Formats: sequence, structure tokens, C-alpha cells
Amino acid sequence: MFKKASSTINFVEQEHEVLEFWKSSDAFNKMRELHKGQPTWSFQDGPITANNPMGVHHGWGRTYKDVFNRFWTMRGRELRYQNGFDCQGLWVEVEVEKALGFTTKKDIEDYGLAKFVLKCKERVLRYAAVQTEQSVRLGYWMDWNDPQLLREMADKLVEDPTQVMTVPGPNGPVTDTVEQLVGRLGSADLGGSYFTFSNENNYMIWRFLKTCWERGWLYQGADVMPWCPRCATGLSQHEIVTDGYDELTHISVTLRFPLRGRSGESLLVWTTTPWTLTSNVAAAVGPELTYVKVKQGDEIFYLSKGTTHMLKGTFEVLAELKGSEMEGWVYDGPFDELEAANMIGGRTELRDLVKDVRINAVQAHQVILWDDVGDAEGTGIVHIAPGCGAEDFKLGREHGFPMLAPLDEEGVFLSHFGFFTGMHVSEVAPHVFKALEENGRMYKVENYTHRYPTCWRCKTELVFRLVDEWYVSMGETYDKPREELTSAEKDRSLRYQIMDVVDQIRWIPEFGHARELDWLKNMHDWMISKKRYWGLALPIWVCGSCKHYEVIGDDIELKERAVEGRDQFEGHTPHRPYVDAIKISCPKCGALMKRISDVGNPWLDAGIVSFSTIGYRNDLTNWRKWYPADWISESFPGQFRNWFYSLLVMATVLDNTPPFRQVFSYASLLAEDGREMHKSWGNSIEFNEAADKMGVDVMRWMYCSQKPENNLLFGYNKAEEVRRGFLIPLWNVYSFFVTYATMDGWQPNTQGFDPQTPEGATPLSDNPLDRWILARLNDITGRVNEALENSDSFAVTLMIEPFVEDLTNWYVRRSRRRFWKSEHDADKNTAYATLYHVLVKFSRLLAPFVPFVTEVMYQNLVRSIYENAYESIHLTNYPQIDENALDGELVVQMNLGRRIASLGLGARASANLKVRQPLSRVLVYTADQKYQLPDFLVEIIRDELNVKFFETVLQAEKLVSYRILPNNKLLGPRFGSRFPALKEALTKLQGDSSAHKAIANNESLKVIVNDEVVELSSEEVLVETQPVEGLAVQSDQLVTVAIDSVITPELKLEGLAREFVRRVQDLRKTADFEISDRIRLVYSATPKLTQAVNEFSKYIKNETLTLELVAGEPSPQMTQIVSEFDGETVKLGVEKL
RNA sequence: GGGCCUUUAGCUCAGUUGGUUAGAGCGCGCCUCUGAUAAGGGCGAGGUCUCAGGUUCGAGCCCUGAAAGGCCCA
Repeated sequence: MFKKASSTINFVEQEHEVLEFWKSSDAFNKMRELHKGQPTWSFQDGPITANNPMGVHHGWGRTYKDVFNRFWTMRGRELRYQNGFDCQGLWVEVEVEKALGFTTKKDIEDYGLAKFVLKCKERVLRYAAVQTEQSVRLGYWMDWNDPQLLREMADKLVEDPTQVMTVPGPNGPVTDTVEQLVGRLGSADLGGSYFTFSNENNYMIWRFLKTCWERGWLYQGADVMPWCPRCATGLSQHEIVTDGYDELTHISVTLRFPLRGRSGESLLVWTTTPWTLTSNVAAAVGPELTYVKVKQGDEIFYLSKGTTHMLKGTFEVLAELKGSEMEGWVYDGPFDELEAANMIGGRTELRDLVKDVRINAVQAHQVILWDDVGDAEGTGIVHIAPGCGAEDFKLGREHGFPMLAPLDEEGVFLSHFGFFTGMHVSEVAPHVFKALEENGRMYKVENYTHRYPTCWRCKTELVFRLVDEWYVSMGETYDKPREELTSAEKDRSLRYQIMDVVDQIRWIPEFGHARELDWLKNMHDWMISKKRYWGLALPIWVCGSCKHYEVIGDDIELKERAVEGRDQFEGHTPHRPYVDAIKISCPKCGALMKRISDVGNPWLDAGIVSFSTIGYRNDLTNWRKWYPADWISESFPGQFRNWFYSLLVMATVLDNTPPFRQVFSYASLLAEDGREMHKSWGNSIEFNEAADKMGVDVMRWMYCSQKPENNLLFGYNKAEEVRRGFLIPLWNVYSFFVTYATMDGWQPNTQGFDPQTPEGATPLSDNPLDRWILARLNDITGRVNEALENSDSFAVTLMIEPFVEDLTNWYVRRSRRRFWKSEHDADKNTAYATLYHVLVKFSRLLAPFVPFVTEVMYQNLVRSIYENAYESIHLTNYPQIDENALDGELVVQMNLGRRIASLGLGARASANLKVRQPLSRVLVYTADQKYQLPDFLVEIIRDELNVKFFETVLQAEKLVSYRILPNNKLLGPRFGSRFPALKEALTKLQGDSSAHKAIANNESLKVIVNDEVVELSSEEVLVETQPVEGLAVQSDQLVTVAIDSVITPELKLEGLAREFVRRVQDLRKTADFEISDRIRLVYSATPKLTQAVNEFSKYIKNETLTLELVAGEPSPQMTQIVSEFDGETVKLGVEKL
């Protein structure tokens, strides 16, 4: 027996009950068990940074992941259901530093590296627990760790990482030290989410790096890099391109570079980074650019012709010259008195770089040519400091200049910079200005606003620093199309190998393919090192004596090669500081080799997961079973250069295969006002808040009913639309069904029940409405399957929503009386059987999208009836199409019928005739004779429109005038350029009834086009109608509907009777009667109404479940009302019998 | 500077291979139903499909160019 389902429902509360049910019934694991051994569907999760609670934007991506996982599961596939957490890197360090109140690297070192690393691990575990809980709340079915256990591990880890602990695993309990258990999270014996800080993940990256090294793709290089002085580390190209720019205002300065041997003449040079002037070596001009020599007062200046507007005051142009003519001019630099400027080769720790340079900066000062110099701003003369800018560095190398690299890791000026030594880069500018004023070099200062790179983590302004970092070479970029490359060229260049892999992947949306290729084309060598503490320990050991370096490929090799530090490392995960203790012996010179202290780029951590999480190193069979992933998904801002990129690099290097077959990506989530969500703007919504207020079924539907490539505007108004437009109507149908089925004691037939398809076979019915809704259901069932196979959840919502509309506003509305009627006949039973079938199958179709409400429906509709039903809807198979139930013609007819009803209602409205008032007839003309209305539709239309008769009008002239139009699709191609003439000719046939008759009789039509008689078949023309004035008429392309507006006295009485019934129904509700309560009804009314009541008493009694209808005064204990309508008055009283 | 995406009603968005009168939801106005009722339904107003060219008998859709917003890169 069904439980009652209230029509008002608190979805959020209900979701919590469902969560409880899933937990207590262990539904997820049962589902998993059911699909063991089936063909695989390999979903590989992209790790979420476990550093903060997740946001509603994560909810979007996770909904997609869950929807497609559930779909493929229900389609009979085995999945892994492994979530991933991203654990290592600066982002975690920064938060831990904040929590501990640290501001510099020294704080960390004073605190102790070992303790700091534990704090980082602890933070990750705690937020992994939080995100796990949030994901569970979303209904995301994954193999989740117990959040409480994660917290317990976090507690014990910081308490004492060496203590031994036992935790449950899929193959039984596992005992180990806490540190090692944490390092083994996600492994086969522990199960649960993968964590990128795991031993396996780290060692697998070692394997990758070793492979790169063996192929000669790993190297250490000097370059000028964007550098964060707060974090004291360089930033890779990935980190800076998008997130890393802010609109900032700096003081720019224009100054004199006095020319040697040209007394009174100076170059004017402009810069926005005054601190770099301390390290000036050269000045660059554009060779093709035009420069001018100007006189201002006693001074002569050189600058580009296009920038003279920057000069203060008046000036006189003395001459014009090309930049190339200035090449080799020598000048005095702004800070030539500094020691640094007088050191041979310059002032840099990287002596290798300048070992061939025999001059100092003062001797180097000269004008050089550089094609990239423009004169959009500044003076057209660019100050070059090879130790302080990336292009400057390149130019410096080309010209063999000395390098002046003034800053240490934290942005403090190094020795040999005189007065500036010891000063922080952020406070240097005023001192530079003062010095320039004093030595007479200053020309002017101005505020200058530009996009300036900042640290994506801490927002500190970046500087450019000359440093040694480690890179994975992307290989040469050849100056010719890819298809012309020789295989030797490809073998040399990793980037082209990756491109070939990219071609084998399906990118959704398609433009992702081009975007990834574009990134690969432009990608510089991948900087993988970072001078920090928490992260992958780069497995590069360098000889202290001969500088030879080697890459260690995994833990086994490490143990074999270690000659020192084994004891310190024993029992620890491969992180700093313990792994740093390991020394190996140099194969070249026998001296000790020491690990470089750098940690790795976190995208290495994420990119390796297609190897590390499925046993590439220790269970190749398992790896082959799950590699490559069938499907991955992340949002596209960022991931083309980050996760997608690193997956591709690593899979290409290790296996030269695509790591995933399909990648599904989506745009950005914004607030409802179209702006980014920001706490300070008051437009951000936290995940937990959204889940509690909207409910996650609503959120999930909102996410899915969005074209993925468009930005999603997320907010409460949209949520309310989903709730009211989708979820409530769905619930109402369900509640309607359960209410009546319970009342009637109706139950489905339990014979031949199959738990995989609990709705059973399509019910047989003679009733066209039943056949129609079943046809519609199967129509969408087929299309929904196709769309999901094609990774298109948005298309699904475009099919589902109209179906809900059909089901609620047509099928149920039109079928109500079949459920109300008191006799239990075959028709009623068929109605129940049909609606039951539809609800069960439809809810299962929806289950991946809205897993909560559909679970509730299933529990009541299926599990309360069938003992051997699966415990959860999510254990059933995905619904499949029943081709036999399709009926295209019926669907077309029904549409036409609904259209007629709609037009008829419009006609009534335009004549101000309310539906409650019966009328005598509706007149319908259909333009296309093939649309013959079946009887059942005629009945429906009569009922919808409340008319006595339905008349088909053959001579539409009565209702309309008509035009004959060409069927463009057929006649356009036939007539080509003569088509406009044909159109013109047909227009002239307007009102020609013989032409119309010919068409109606399927005869051909003769028309004169350009003095030529042409014959048109009836299929080649269309007839359009226009309503005749003065009738209550509505029409569209297909049909014209008119309503006879005459109200006869009889019709009037019937209308009154219906009004009367409505008042009684109102009163029943006021009196709080049950729907099935029988009543006594007492009334006194004005004469005309009394006559109506008498004449229609049977109808009234039937409609209102009145057993005794009595004229007279209601007694005081009755619920009463007096009401007036249509000039009549009635006093009513009701009581239960 | 290059590449990509978006631009359709007041707002948020659909619009299948080019085809006749471009749709939905919300909001607004009017009406209606009353056994889904703290719901439901109908009708209406509201559109230069960003702009300018082009291809075509025919363009919201295809091509070229421009503008605005966004993304990615240099």
C-alpha cells in the first residue's frame, strides 16, 4: 500500500531523510557491488584543492560528474567512483602560514620544516573531510572516506605521526603509522579518495621526471622569471597568465642618459619600474622608428618622433633620424657609481652565465637596436636591465652584456648596490627618485596605471629575478605547418607529440581542441621547480663536487642508491625535510650528491593521476583495465593550461597515448547579477547555504539545464524558478497519483516483477490519452539515452521539461475525471496502470539528475509494493525505449487538439465568455485536410471549451479568408530566380475560391509566371487563413477556431448551476471536509438560480457528493456562506453525513 | 597584436539540415479554473534577432568586416 504524499513538501528536509536512508541502507556500496565485473566506464576525477570548503561552482562540475557516472552505472557499467584531492603546493602553505601568523620563509624555518609539513598535511585532511561532507550532501555518489576518520588521522598526525593506528579497508583492517597511513590514502588496500600527497603519487612523478631526464628533456636553466618576494619563489607561466594580473598604478619616471662625447645631449628614457635602473646596462631603440633631436632650454634630447607630446614645455625639433643611426652611441648610466656597475661580468651568483663577459656595466652602456621597441608610450627609448626583465635578459645574452641581478629571494637588495643594499624592492622607488634629482638625471615623474602581474596566491606585486630553475623541455617550435613535419622533427619535439595525442581526443565543446593546441604551440618550457617547502620533492640529486645531476625514479631506486640519511628518512613519506637527508654517491666523481631543495609544480601532482591512481607501477593489469579514462570533466577557464595540459604531457611522455577519450568542459559560474561572486560585494552564495535554502535537487537541475559553454548565473531567483517550474509540478503529479491510488486501494499488478525495470512492460490501453503519454514517454526515453551517451545533459533538460508540462498540464488534467469517478471500471484501472508506469519509468529517467526526489518517489511507488525490489532507485537499470509504444501520428494529432483548445480559449477570452458558461458550439477549420480530428480529440476539445457541439467547417470562407502561399522548400529550388515572380502570381489568387478548391481536391493548380503557364501540385502550395472580422475567432497556420457566442436561456441556467457547484466546492473546503466526504446541502436562492438548481440537481449532487439537496434555511451548526454572482444570490449550508 | 566564445522580448535564455507569422521562463497587464489549491490554466503587450556588407529564390542560422562583453594567449 502506498503512503500518502502531501502536496506541500519541504524538499530540503526530505533530502536529509534520503541521505540518512542511503547511509543506513549502504545504498552506494550495494549499487557498486551490483555492477562489479560489468564492462568498464572509466571516469577519472580531477583533484579538487583540499584547502577550503567547496563553493557552488564546484557543485556545478560535481553535478556533471555525478550525472554521467550515475547514467553509465545504470547502463550496466562498472566504475571506480574515486574522488581526488589536490594536496601539495603553495596554496596550502599560504593558508597554513596565515593560520600560524607567519610572513616570511624564515618564520617557517624557525618553526621547523617537519612540523610545518605536518600542519600542511593536517589542513588538507581537515578540508578533505569538509569537502567530502559537502559532496555527500550534493548527492555525489563516490567512494568517500569517512570524514570522521580523516579528522582523526589529522589529529593523530600532528600529535605524533609515528604512532600506530588501524583503519578499515575494503579488504580488511590496515595497520601502520599514522604518517604512512596518510601516505597510503587512496591506495587499493585503503580505498576512498586519492590524495596527491600520497607516496604513490609522488613516486610516480619521480618515474615521469626520470623518463624526461633520460630523454634529455629535463634541464636546469637560468632565466629572468616573475618572482613573488613574499612567497620567495618563482611563478610558472601557468600561474601568471590569467589569474595573475591586477590593474595597478605606479610612478613612472623619465630620465636623462647623458651621451658620452656629446656634451649637453641626452637620451630620454622612460620606465615604470624605477628599481631596475640600479641595474641598467643598455638602452634600446627601434631600428625603423623615427627619432628626433630636440632642443629644450640649453639641453638637447633624443626621443622618438611619436612621443614628443610627453615633453614638458616648449621644444624645438633640430633633426630627425632613424633608430638605426643611433646604434652604438654610448652614455652614462644612472647609477654608475655603484660597485655592481663596475664589476666585470656584472653582479650575479650565476657566474656560468657571464663567464665569457669581459666588461662591466659602465663599459657596456650603449644604444642597441631592438625590433620590439614601439612608441605607443614612454619615449621610444627603452632602458635595458638584463638581470631584471625577461626580454632584457634575452637581449643581454645576445649582446654578451654583463648581468646585474640586484634582489635576493625576498626582494631585498644584495651587496654591492651601495645605499640600496639591504633595502626592500617595494620601498626603493622614492630613494631612486631622490638620487636622480640629486645627480640631475630626473626629467619627470608621473602616475601610470597598467596591468601588472601579482602573485595569484597572496596578491603581492611580482618582480623579475634572474634565477636558476628546473624545466621540462617542450621542444622546438618549427616554423611550418604540423602536417609538414618529418617524424624526426616530431621525435625531437615533445610539443608536437602531445598535439598528435590531442587530436585523438573528443573535446566537448569542440573549440577545446583548438584551444589546447594553441596553448601547446605557445607553451614555453615547463618550469617545474619552486623554492618552497610543502610539495613534491623533486628527485634531482646534484653532485657537490662536479655538479653532475641525476634523477631518481622511485622509492626502490632511492633505497638502493642512498649512501647516507637512510635512517632519518626511514618511515617517512617522500617529503621535506626527511627526504633531503638522503645522499647518494656521484657516478662521475664519487663525491656525495644532495637533493636540490626545490619542490615541484603542483600540476605535476594532478597530471600524474592517470598513472598513479590505477596501479601503473604495481598492477599493470588494473592500469590497462582503466586507462585511458573514458571521460573527464573540469571547467575550461584555466584547465587547458593546467590539468588537461599536465595530463597530456605526462601520458605522452610515459605512454604516448591519450590519457582520456573525452573531455567535457564548461564555463564559469557567476552571481545572478552577472558579476563574479565576491564576499565583499554581497553577491556570493556558499555551498552549504545554497544546499540548505534551495535544496540540492534544485541546484543540480539548475546546473544541468544550462548550456555548459555559457557562463552560469547562479542565484535564488533562478532556483525558485526551477523549484516552481520543474520540481513542484513533478511532485504534484506524484502526489496526485498517490492520493487517489490510496483512496481507491489501487495497486499495480505484482506478477512478473523485474527489479531492474520496476515499471514493467508498457501497459496496454485503448485510451488515446494513455497511449499518447506512453508514446511521449518512450519518445523522450530514447532521445535522453542518446543525449547522455553523447555527454549532453543540457539537451536532456530540453526534452524533460516539456514532458513534465505534457504530463501535468495535459495528461493529468485531462485524465482527472477517470480517477475521480466512483466506479472501479477497466478504464479507471488502465488510467492508474498508465500513470503508475509513467511515474516509475520517468522518475528513473530523472534519477541521475535529481537523485533525492526520485528516490522518495521510488520508495513509495515501488518498494512499498514489491518485496524483491532493489533498495534504491539508483540500483535499477536506466530506462530504455519501447519502440512499440511510439506513435508519431497520435502525438501530432494531440498537438493539434491542444492547439485548437488553446485557440478556442483565446476566442472565448476575446469575446469575454468565461469557460464556466456552457456555449453551444465550436467551429473548427483545419487548413490541411489530412489532419482529421479523431473522436476522442473532439470530445476533449468540447470539454476543454465547455461547448455542446463541435463542428468541422469545410468551407472556411465562413470563418476566414485565405491566401495561397508557395511551399518554399519545394518551389524555391524548382523556380530559383523566378521564385519571386511565382510568389507574386500566387498572391493574385487571393480570394479565388476555385484555386482553393483545386488544392482541397488534391488537383494541380495552374499559374501564369512570366507569361508561362506552370502547374503546381497541391503539395507545392500551402493555404493560409485569416479570420473573418466579427467572429470570436483565433487562428494559426494550421487551424482556425470560432466560438458561437450566443447564450440561450438553457445555457444560462446550466452556467448558473456550475457557478452554484463551485460555491459548494468552496464551502466544502472552508468546512475542511475530506474529498470523499458525503454531505447534506441546504440552500436558499433567488428564483432563477433556484430553477437552475432544480433543473441540474442531479449534476450538482454528483459533483459535490451531496446525498441530500434541500431547499431552505441552513441550520446554525452548518458551515455557511452567502454569495452573489450574475445578479443572483444564494445562501448555502453544508454538513457531513 | 593574434585566436576563441557570446550578442535573440524589460531580465535570464532556447532556437535542430537556411524555409513562410522567431519561442520559453520570469516580470508586467487582463482574465480564468477551483477535487494538484500556500497550486494550476488562458490571453495580451513586449523583437530592426548588435551593426554593415555579401552568398541565396529565401538568412537569427552560411561568408566577410565592424562594435560591445567575456575567455585564452602574445
